[in-house]
Amino acid sequence: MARTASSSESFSISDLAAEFDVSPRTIRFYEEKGLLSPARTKGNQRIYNRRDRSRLRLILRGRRFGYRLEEIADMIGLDEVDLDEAEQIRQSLAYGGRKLAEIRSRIEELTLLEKDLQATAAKLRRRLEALEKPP
Amino acid sequence: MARTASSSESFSISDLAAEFDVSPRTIRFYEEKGLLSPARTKGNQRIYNRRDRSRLRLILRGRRFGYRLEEIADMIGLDEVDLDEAEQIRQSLAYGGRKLAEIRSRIEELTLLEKDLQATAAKLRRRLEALEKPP
DNA sequence: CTTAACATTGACGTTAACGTAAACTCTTTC
DNA sequence: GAAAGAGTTTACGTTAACGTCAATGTTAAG
Repeated sequence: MARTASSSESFSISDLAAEFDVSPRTIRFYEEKGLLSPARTKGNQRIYNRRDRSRLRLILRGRRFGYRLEEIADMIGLDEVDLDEAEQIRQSLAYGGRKLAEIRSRIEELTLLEKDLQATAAKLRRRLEALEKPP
Repeated sequence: MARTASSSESFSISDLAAEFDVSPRTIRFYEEKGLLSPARTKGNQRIYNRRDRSRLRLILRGRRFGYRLEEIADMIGLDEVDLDEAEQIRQSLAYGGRKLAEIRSRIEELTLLEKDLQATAAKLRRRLEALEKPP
């Protein structure tokens, strides 16, 4: 509803808050932690572009899987700013590679969790049948 | 190392702590929250059987995906103890069904996260190449 | 039976990730 | 241009999920 002009290019904090169903405070908090750094208007208000927006999406996605913000920061390749750029990129690549492996193993584990729950459900259904048949 | 007799049947708290790489405190904490309820020895020490053990595994699995303990409790169908058993089972089944859907969508999301990271990695690699070729 | 290693309860401490409130400034709308 | 509605910073509060003693009891090994 805000920032009507160029609305496909830039977003206010409450635009993003509404879109991703988080509070503005949450978004500011991510900035405090160095995960976002949006531009500012003359009046010092935050304006987010599409890159900021997809970074936020990535952060929230990571969070949903129990990653801590610090890990997410590493994943998207922040800090290590004191290295030369090539070395910094190599570090990020290495980190990303490890995280990719981790994510794949998480997918496997989720599949196991799914099976656990299915087994539990099956047991419950059998128990329920047993309860309903006799009476 | 402990509980040498019948070691394939029962486990001490530190057995499980070692096996799953968590602290005994963590396991006791889960019990405080009603997620576990192991038997006790005459001397009041906890003894866990295989069911307790796999429940712990389920708890830890859920935790790894950012589920809160309370949600996990719901998933494995605790509380609602004041309902008759059939209704309790139906509730658990309903809850489990919702969780299953959620888990499947999480698997999809993880796949998206995986792609995000792969795209990031690809970008970084291109950047690295550009840095290494010219000089 | 004694000692070392392990366990128990209770209580207080810690950390991450925000929530909330206050005091103020922009921006938008009428 | 004046009020209403967003946004800003600062600072303190909150909650989940444990960590960390401390004081005391239990079990296994020699």
